[in-house]
Amino acid sequence: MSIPSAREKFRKFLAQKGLRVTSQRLAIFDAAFARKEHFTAEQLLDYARAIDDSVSRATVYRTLPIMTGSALLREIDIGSGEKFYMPTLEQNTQIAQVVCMDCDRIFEISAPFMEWYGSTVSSKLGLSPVSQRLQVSARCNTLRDTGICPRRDKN
Amino acid sequence: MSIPSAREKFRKFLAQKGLRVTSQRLAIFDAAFARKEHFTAEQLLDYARAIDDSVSRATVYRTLPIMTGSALLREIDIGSGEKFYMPTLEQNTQIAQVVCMDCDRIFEISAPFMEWYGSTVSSKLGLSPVSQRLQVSARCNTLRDTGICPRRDKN
DNA sequence: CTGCCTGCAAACTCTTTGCACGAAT
DNA sequence: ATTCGTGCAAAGAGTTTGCAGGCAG
Repeated sequence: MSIPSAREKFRKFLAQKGLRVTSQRLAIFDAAFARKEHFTAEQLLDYARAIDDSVSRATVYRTLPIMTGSALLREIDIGSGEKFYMPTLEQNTQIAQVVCMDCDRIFEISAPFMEWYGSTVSSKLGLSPVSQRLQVSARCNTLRDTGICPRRDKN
Repeated sequence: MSIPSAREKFRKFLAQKGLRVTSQRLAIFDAAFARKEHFTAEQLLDYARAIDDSVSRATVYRTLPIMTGSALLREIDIGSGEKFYMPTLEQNTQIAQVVCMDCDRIFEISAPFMEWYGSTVSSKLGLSPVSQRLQVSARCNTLRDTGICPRRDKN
């Protein structure tokens, strides 16, 4: 399992930062890393409470920036009011999102040219790129043709 | 001036859609098209009230989707809580944003390859692209080197 | 023990909505 | 005369924060 070792990693990470290792933080971390799809803060609260029901909404919101700030979690804003999160499983920072407007699913695609692009346009403006995000909104062909989205409710 | 003719265009646009031409809608439109930089809904309310002080926040929020839905205005979400708007001055839909994290300014850059990219990755997933957004977050070199951002407070 | 971390609930920000009045067609 | 559009204020959604008590170090 990857969870126990990742948990140890998180424990060390907290100690290293001078942050306390609490049962709530561990539960939130475990909950996040057990997920294979994107999730919201509210969903993370549910998942974490299933592990440790003392976890509160406030602690989830206070723990999320700790995890995103150190790249344990990636934050994805598709402009829908709420933010999505996902465990960082690879080191590739050049990832684009394709958001299906029909099934609301977020697909992640490697986009290696983004880094080059960011540097190119930023330097023209006298700026240094920090991060790039590329998002494609799209509609499902199968749903359009058959009325059924093959991915709907799969998760 | 481009405002009077654009205003006529908006008047016709409303009539065409079966929407009523009200003083508030015209004030909001004029306010938006007098701007050269990006603005928020709240700023637009201020600008519109300077023209017609009967304009309310609710009407601004109800008018914005009318204008964005017909590409009179572009909506830009840089993931900062509030959305930004900008009059559509050109027909190019392939525009990327470079957001300066120091001066909070949004620069717009043509990104013609985005369309190709959207089609390529979408088709692999059985999806049809609807729109793309590419955003680069960057920091100001001059600010870093001299402590002064050359663009700060210019607007 | 010290003070960081917690849950709770209230506050906050941005946006949307129900309602009765008012104005465009 | 019809409706559609409006202002107001309240409601909503998502997130943040002040506080008093609790637990990690």
